[in-house]
Amino acid sequence: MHGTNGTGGRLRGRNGLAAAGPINFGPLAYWVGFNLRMAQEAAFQAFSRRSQDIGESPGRFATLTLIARNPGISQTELSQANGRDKSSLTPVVEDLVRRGLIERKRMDSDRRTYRLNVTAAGKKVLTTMTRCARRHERNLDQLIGVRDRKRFLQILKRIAAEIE
Amino acid sequence: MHGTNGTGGRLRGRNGLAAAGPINFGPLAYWVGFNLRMAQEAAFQAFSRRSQDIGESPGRFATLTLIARNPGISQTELSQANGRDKSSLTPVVEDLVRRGLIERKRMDSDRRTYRLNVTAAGKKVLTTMTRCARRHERNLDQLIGVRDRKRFLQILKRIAAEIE
DNA sequence: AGCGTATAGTTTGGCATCAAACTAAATGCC
DNA sequence: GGCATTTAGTTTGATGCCAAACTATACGCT
Repeated sequence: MHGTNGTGGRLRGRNGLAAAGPINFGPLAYWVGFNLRMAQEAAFQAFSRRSQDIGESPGRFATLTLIARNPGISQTELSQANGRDKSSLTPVVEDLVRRGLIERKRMDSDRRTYRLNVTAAGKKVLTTMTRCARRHERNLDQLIGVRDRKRFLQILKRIAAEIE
Repeated sequence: MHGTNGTGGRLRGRNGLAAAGPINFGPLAYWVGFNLRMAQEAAFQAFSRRSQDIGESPGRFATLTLIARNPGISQTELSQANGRDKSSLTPVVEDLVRRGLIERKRMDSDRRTYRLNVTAAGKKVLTTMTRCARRHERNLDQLIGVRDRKRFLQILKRIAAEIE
């Protein structure tokens, strides 16, 4: 029963005040979904702070990397690779084009789709962003430990790919 | 170099079309932050679908559990335990009160803070929700494997708690 | 008691996201 | 060629979240 205390789960002073003591997480403590969310958001917050230092939005990072690694990628392919809806991508692409970090050309063979490419300026920004991300990753690595890192990543990928 | 092909990272047909082939994730493939996000969102989506079946919002779940396990908890304590800003909690609490799942009373000793408690109706809903969450967890467990589950959870908790 | 500071919760404004409706172009079928 | 269907991207509307400003209460210091 996770060590209850006869008051329904929480220490109380004699006037019925909830004690400031530790929270009882109940089943949340050992459920993966909850802890996955907490870890992801903590990591994201940490990365956000770092991103601010270089004046970039964390969301731009994966997007720019994927375009750089897959020259000529379309917006739909990109949104899928990035795990976001294609409609979310519209303003992001607009912003990146406006700032001259990527270029977008209509395809000749199919005039509905665009092909995205990183410009020279974009590559420069990406280098800075990558350095920043590497620092973040080193930080995470320390928490995980080299020993478990590979297995940990494998499990994450498995969840992302295979959950019903 | 992750097996590039001399065209900047991506296979192309003879007319410069980006091939429909697999995406090159570059460094994202082995970075924890990216995979953590992808896994979390996949898991959340899966849980969302399940939640719909029982007609509940996934966000209500942790909230209700925490109130049930910590009777008399304040909104600020709750928002911290749940990893959300206290302002996000206002509409959630309103909704839960409106639907009669929790009750909220001003504290006598400090008339700024509320004390939250789950009602009988709320406990009933929570039971249903918990069953639903358990099915979700069983699913995740299968992907992770009993062998690694404990270690995996530990790492998630460590990231949530200790990332600068 | 009185005043400045801290705290609990709400309000407001902005952002990222998704889903569904929409537009334009391509494809398939007759 | 013509019409229905599919596909790429955009627009629109709703949601959930955060951060900052705000209100009301409490606390601490003198």
